[in-house]
Order: sequence, then structure tokens, then C-alpha cells
Amino acid sequence: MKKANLKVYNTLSREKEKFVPVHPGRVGIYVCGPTVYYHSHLGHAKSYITFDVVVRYLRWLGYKVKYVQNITDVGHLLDTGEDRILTEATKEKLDPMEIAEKYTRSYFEDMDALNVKRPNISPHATGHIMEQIELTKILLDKGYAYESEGSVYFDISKFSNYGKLSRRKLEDQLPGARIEVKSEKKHPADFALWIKAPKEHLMKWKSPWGIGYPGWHIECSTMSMKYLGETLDIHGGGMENAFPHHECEIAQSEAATGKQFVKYWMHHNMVLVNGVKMSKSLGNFVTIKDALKKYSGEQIRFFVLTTHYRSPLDFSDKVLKGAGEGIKGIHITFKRVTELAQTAKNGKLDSKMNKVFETYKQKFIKAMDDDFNTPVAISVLFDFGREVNNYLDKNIQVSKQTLQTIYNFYSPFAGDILGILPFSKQPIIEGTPFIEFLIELRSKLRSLKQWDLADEIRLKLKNLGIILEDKTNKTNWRIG
RNA sequence: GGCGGCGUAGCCAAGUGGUAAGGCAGAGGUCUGCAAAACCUUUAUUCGUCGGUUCAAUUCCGACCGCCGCCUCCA
Repeated sequence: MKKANLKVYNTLSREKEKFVPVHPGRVGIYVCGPTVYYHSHLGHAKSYITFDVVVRYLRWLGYKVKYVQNITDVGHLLDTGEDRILTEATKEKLDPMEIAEKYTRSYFEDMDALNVKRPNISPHATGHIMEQIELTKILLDKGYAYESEGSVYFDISKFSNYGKLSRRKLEDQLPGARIEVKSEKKHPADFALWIKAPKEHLMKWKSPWGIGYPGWHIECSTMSMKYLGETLDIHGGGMENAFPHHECEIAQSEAATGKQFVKYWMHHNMVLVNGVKMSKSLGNFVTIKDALKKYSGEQIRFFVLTTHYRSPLDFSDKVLKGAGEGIKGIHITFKRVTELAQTAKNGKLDSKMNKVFETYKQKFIKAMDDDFNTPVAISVLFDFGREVNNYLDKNIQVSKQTLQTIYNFYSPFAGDILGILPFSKQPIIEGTPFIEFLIELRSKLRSLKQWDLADEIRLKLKNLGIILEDKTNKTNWRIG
């Protein structure tokens, strides 16, 4: 266990707090997962990359982390009154569960492409209907809920702490600001724990209150507490979910257990596209799969991490291109180090380089300790890279030990924690022998000072996406 | 109407009560046959606007302007 100086911004207190988990050395974290009714979009990318780095850093610090992220495969209502999964099922002429399965796979595919590590547990809402019914029963027994026309609602008036996360007062809200209030509720803000299913509803289950399906908020309370205990260390999600979703989770959970539900609430900001909210109706909805057609996984991941998680992220071609140039610089330096290491000889570790290593290591940790400040952590990577290049430019014979030390910076920090070292499957260049033949030929032309022909070869290769770099004794090539 | 986030160079983006990290783009230079890569130099007297507190504010307070989110579901 490393010395922990981590501070986490807690939405509950609106302050950065020292991170102290409930059980020493162990962290239980729950993050709101996707509703699997369509391909994931850039908003999901920001969310899951954010918490992926949180988990990776906690693990690097030495915590044993249990990361739980739900898969919402029970559809919830659209403003049209339709259910998202059902709508898509009808459109694609598939069973709702086929839709859920299809997009669950799509989701994991996308996360893999972005180097997001899988959660330890990905519980499905439909697999925990019994538990959700049980929790609803407990709330009814304790008097926090009431049944009305086949549905069960949480009685907000019984839970005095309602609003403590979002700091909203019920009387300030505009009931029915955007949707008509159901008359079967005692108070407009009462929310459903169990909903009576209309006849045509496809996803429905038996319950003590008749045929129906669970309310939106109850699955998170149920599954998080089932796998992480009654008090979670961290609960993460998007800011747009702080109210009402997270507020309702707190109400349900704390009413049922009498204990604090979550110690640290973490909320990330939104994704914009060219400064505008991303939405299907505006036609600027970008799926991760679409983005991956234009940009590498590394590039997207790097781009997400160059902005702090609590700041909005504005996606545009211009900025993605810039991010691509930035990550390229880091990769080239890293490659330079690993290539040199292959032929380097044993020797002493250069104390100067070791000092550089220590200095930047401390800076990196300091940045991450400050509420996971990845933009600063990345800037440390750039500063370190400059030191490394400078050093490598000035020293011809660098020992294996020194190069190993440099590697020991990149590997845990850029690699294990930020996850931005090269990870995509590199395309297999079938023409490698031909490329190398051309380079050999070009070298001969160069030794004969036949610059025009040599340059023509270089230009043609460049047009094919192969960049040549002439070094003192040899020519290196890479995919540009 | 209420709750919350944001506004820093051409673009992206950190940050702090004591005088503005880093990246991309641009300019100049070193290296190179020329490139590429790398390195060096350079690019905000200024941090939405107007007031206030202070010896000192971009950083604290107040007002205002603008953008975004939430008060149905949405990462």
C-alpha cells in the first residue's frame, strides 16, 4: 500500500475531501452503467474512461478495488411514454432481450477499443428482479412507501434528507415542469419503486402488487448494496443523474438500511459536440463506433483525459486532430526508448536521469492525488518526455539500466494508470519486405547522392502512409 | 422560478491571494543533402463585464452578460 494522499471531490460536501475508504485497503465503487438500447456514444466514453482511470489509480495505490457497474436492460420510459428498449425492439424486429444482449456486446466492444478495463461485476437489472422486489417490500414495511393502483411509490415526505445531494428543496421545484404528474401519487416528487405494466408491455414480472416492472432508481440501490454492502465508498455517474436518480437512490437505500449509502459521490460533466449538447434529435449524436472510424482509440482516450472529468468536454474534429498530434509525440518518445533498450548495453544507472525520474514521478502522483487531475498528469508526461529526448539527444551510449528507469516511468503512469500507451491492434503491414527493400534501394541511391530518386521513394511511401526517418546509420520507418 | 457546472492566448486546457502549466497550430533557429523526429527560442501586461474587500485578485465577495446541464428518461 502506497502512502495515500488522495483527495476526491465529493458532491455531497461540494469539497475535495481526503479519501478514506470504509474498510482500510479496500474500495467498493459503483458506477451507473449504460441502458443497452443502442450503440454507446461519446458521453459513455467520457464517463467510463473517467472511472476507469479512477479505478486504475486506486489499484496502483494498492487498494483492492471491487468495481461494479450495472447493465440496465429493463427499458425505461421516453417522453413519448414509450420504452427505449421496446421501441428499438419493435424497430429492429427483435425480442427485447435480443436488443439488450446485442447492445451489451456492442458496449463492451467499444470499451475494449478504448482500453477501458471491465468492471469486476456487471450485474443486469433483469437478473435482480427478486432483489428489487425485496427492497421494495422492506420500504413498504418500514412505511417509506405506499401502493397505489398496482404501482408502488416512495413517499418522499417520510424521508427528511431528500435533497441532500442535489441541495434542492421540494417546494422550489416546478412539479410537472416537463411532464404531467400522475394523479395516483401523493406528492408529485414521489417516485416509482414498482410500476404496473400495461397489457402490451413486453418486459414484465410477477410481484406482490401484480404484474409490472421495477422503477428506474431501484436497480442501482439493489445491485450496488448486494455486491458492495450497505455503504459504498464511491458512487459515480454523470452530473445529469445527480437529480433525480442519485437523490432517489440515497432515499431508498438509506430509508431501507438506516445507514449512509455512499461516502463519496463523484459526478463527471457532459460531452458537447461543437459546443452543443449531443442528442439524436439535433443530428450530432456521435457513437463510439463512428468516432473510431476516424480516430484511434488512443486518440479518443487521450482527448477525454486532457480535460478534467468535472469539466465539460467539447468534441470537434479540430480538437481531436490536435489530440492526435499530442499523443503521437508521447508515443514516438516511448518507442524511441523501447527500441534503444533492445540493443543497449549494461551499465550504471545515470543518477541525473534517476533524479528526473523521481521528480516527475512525484509530480505525476501529486496531480492524480488532486481529484484525479489527468490534464496535469498528462502535462507531466510531456515535460518528462522533453527531458528524455534532451538526454537521449546528448548521450550516445545510454545504459540498459537508465533506459529501464525511463521505461519504468511510462509503463505505470502512461500505461497502467492513464492507459494511453499504444494499445490498438496494429494493422499488419503485409508489404513489410517490400518497404524494407525500397528503403535499402533508397539508401544506395542516397550514397550515390541520387537525391531526386531517393526523395521520390520517400514521398511515394509517405503518400501510402509510411513515414521514413533517416538516422546516422540507418533509416527507420513508421506508420504515419 | 429553483438547483448546479462553465467562461483563461488562434484552438484545446491546468492553475493559484503575490503576479499566468502543458498540448495543438504559427514564427525563427539547431541538426539534416532535403525531410522526418528531436531540441532551443518565440506567441496572454492578461484570465467574460462592471464594482467591492485587500499592500496585492485571474484566484475572495456582489451584480450583470453569455454558454451548458438538471427539475420525465439520458453518461
